[in-house]
Amino acid sequence: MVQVSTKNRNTAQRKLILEQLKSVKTHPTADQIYEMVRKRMPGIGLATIYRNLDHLLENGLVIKLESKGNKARYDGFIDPHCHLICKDCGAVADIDDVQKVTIKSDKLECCGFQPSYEFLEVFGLCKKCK
Amino acid sequence: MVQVSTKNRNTAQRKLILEQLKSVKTHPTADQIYEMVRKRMPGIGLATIYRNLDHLLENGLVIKLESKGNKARYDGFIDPHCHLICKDCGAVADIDDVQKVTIKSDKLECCGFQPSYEFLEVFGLCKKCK
DNA sequence: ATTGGTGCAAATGCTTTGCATAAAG
DNA sequence: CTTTATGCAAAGCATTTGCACCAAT
Repeated sequence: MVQVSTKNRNTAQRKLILEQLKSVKTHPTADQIYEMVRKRMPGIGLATIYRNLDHLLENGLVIKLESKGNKARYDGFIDPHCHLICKDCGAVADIDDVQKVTIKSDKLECCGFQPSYEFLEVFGLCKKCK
Repeated sequence: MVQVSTKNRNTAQRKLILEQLKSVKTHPTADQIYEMVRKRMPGIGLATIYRNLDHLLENGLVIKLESKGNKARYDGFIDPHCHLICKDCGAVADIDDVQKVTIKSDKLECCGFQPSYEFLEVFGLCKKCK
């Protein structure tokens, strides 16, 4: 259930941030988004990037990946999908067939835990680093 | 393959930190470990906790959980196991039957990604928060 | 007119580092 | 003795916040 805030002003900054994030297939960090956006709106502040990413996150318009103690990464592609994150090089790959993803484990069922498959992050080694 | 450093001095601090971490079944943060250890060695510094946790991590004696942008948590139970982390309350549960855990997905195979099942972290909702 | 948003700079909070001293080998 | 480890304080770094001004509705 996506809760959309009523206090929502469509500022040029917010529109541009979302637009830029949606225009790339990578998973940029806040400061990478800052650099992207700065090219089109030089006066923008980094705090505005953070505040808007938070806002977009709350409204379900972006996904936030907070993995392994590094900088958070953002994803403008919000159809449920999983991420494969390489422990070595940090590369992030998408798995789009979420509905076909399952985790099998006895303990998982017996302790009544409900996994969020939609946003599963699997760490491991990518083809290059294997 | 666990690489054990040759430059390894068995200081009282290091022994105590590992001992305390192994004595609990929780997944304490660095400052929680600091508080635990301080009771037995009041003069110890927080930096020593961090340096030793890093050292122990490199030597494969502890596991580090760096989840969802919060403080890192440490685990003295190093037999391969997975973690179920509640998105709402932050509770961490262990799954011990790692060898029986599998993730099924077409994309996973076709892109040649090798998941690290041993340290898989699954986010979702625990029984209470469901 | 309101009130939410912006830019800036300062503050925060976790973690790391530099340095002089202490202790392990 | 040599080299790693410690404790302290200071620095780093990503992110958040306070505040005065600006702009969307």
